[in-house]
Formats: sequence, C-alpha cells, structure tokens
Amino acid sequence: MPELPEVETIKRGLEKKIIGQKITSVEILNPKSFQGIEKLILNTKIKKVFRRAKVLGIEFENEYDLIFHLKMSGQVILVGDSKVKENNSDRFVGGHPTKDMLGQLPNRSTRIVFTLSDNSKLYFNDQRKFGWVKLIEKSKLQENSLIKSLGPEPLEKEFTKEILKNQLQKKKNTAVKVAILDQTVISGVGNIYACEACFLAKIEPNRKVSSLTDKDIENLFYGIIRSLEDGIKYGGSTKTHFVNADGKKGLFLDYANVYSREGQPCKVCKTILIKTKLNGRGTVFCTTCQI
DNA sequence: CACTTGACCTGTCCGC
DNA sequence: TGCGGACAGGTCAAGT
Repeated sequence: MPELPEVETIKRGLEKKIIGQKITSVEILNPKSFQGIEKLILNTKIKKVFRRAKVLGIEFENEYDLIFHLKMSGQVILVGDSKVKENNSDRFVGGHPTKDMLGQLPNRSTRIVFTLSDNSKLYFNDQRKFGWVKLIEKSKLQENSLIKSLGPEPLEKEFTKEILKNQLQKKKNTAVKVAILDQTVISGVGNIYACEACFLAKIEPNRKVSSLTDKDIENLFYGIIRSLEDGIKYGGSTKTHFVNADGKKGLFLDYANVYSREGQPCKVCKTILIKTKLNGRGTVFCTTCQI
C-alpha cells in the first residue's frame, strides 16, 4: 500500500492521540512481523510520531524507536477503549470468525496488537506479511540500511528542482518513472504517485532520463510535489487495503488522473488511457498528453 | 556496474 | 462451480 501520502496520513492521525501515552503490552501474532525486544519500550512515554519516506516511526522517551514499514498491505489502526470492548463482544458470529471488515479488530490479517495506557489498541494488520515493525536504538536509526540509502524528502522545503536534477544525473539511462520510484533518487514516491507525477509533468513514463530538458525536470518537480500533496489532501489512496489511523479509507483515487483509470478517457484530452508494464509495475498514461 | 526478474505472502478477480 | 493464472500502494537478492 502506502506511499508517502498514506504514511503521512497515518502519522497525522496517530500523533493526535498517542503522544504522552505508554504501551502497556505487545501481543505478537505473527513473529516474522516483529523484530527486536518488545519489553524495551513497555511503560515508556511516547514522545513523538514521525515519518521518513514510507517508514512510520514512534519515538519513546528512552533511547528506542519503533519503526513500521507497511509494504503493500500494511495497516496501522488505533481503536479507542469503548470501541475495543464493542468489537470483542461481537467478534464471533455463529461460532465462526466474521470476515475481514473495518471495525472488526483484531481480524485475520492482524499481526501485532499494542495496548496503550488508556486501554486503546493499536493494531498492525498486514494481509501479505511483507511489512514489519522493528524496535531499534535511536542512535542506530540512521544506519538502518533502508533509511541510510534514502534520497531527499520531496515535500521538505530544502527539496528543489536543482536537487531533483542532480539526483536524476545518477539514472540517465533509466526510464523516468522507474527513476522516480527509486528511493535513493527521491524518497516516498510509489507506483500510484509516480504515474500521477508523470501525467502532471506531461512526460511519457518510459522516456529515458537523459532525454529530459530542464523544463521537463521542472515540470516533473512540480508534478511530484503536486501529486503527493493532493494525496495527503484527500487522505491517501485506497486501492484495496489502505486505511488511516482511524480505519477510514483514502479518497485520492477518486481524483487521480491516470492510476487505475486504464480504458477510461483522459480527463484533459479524452484519449483512452493505456496500461503497460514498466519494470514489472503497472503503468497508466495518456498517449496524447504525455510525450 | 546497471538494469531486470524473482521472491517474499495472501487474496481476489477473470477467463476457460 | 472449479481451477489456473495474473495481478496488487514495496523492497531485497540474485541473475543477466
């Protein structure tokens, strides 16, 4: 699932409710989803919630951080005390577990359950089990192999079109869409927003980076920022799994120009949008607007 | 070295 | 209705 806007949406939802609280217990339902020694953060105050690229982090008042990667199907959902009791009372119907549905937690994709000091529960769900939660020392965060190799954050003020141009120098022979998906070039852009950014920049996703003019790079710069900001504005993209910290779906795909709109007319020129594969990833674009 | 293809998993949807 | 194959917001490792 989650790209930068989805993780940012979860981060904003979580920080309103969990800062200052403590985790009183951790229930690990799928051992592969958790790495580290969970006891190290029990009963320690949560100081802040942060995001780096697609990684969500919870910082504690001691020397540890809990970091989450949601990969394709991860969810982080906070459920308040009263709702927890309600769910537990009708969790089973006729002796069989009810099928996955929002509000029914834990469910069959729940991998970890954190209980907080106000008795709310934080659920880490992950149907495909690609995601993970790691407990690490704060001082080791920057050395984490994923974090260490990340390129600049596109929504930070420091990110400029000159920086984008420099980053793209490393990938001259690569297709534009593949380059902006590369987390060492820019961090946080995933398949949905890469398609959208190419559309906004009017660049055919398969074009080689070396063919881009300065004007193209400027358009790409604004396309990336605009698509990510719109993603956040609409609470993220829900294709199938994504929900925010309150379990609600994101609405961005209702406003997307190309992603998941193959076979439908381009919103600008009415040409039927085409879907292809680039590096194994579904890629939708307009053959008229994007050249 | 740079780029592409599998693997990691589970679930759903589509065609035969 | 059943079965096989393709596909899904990401990242690694291995292969070419």
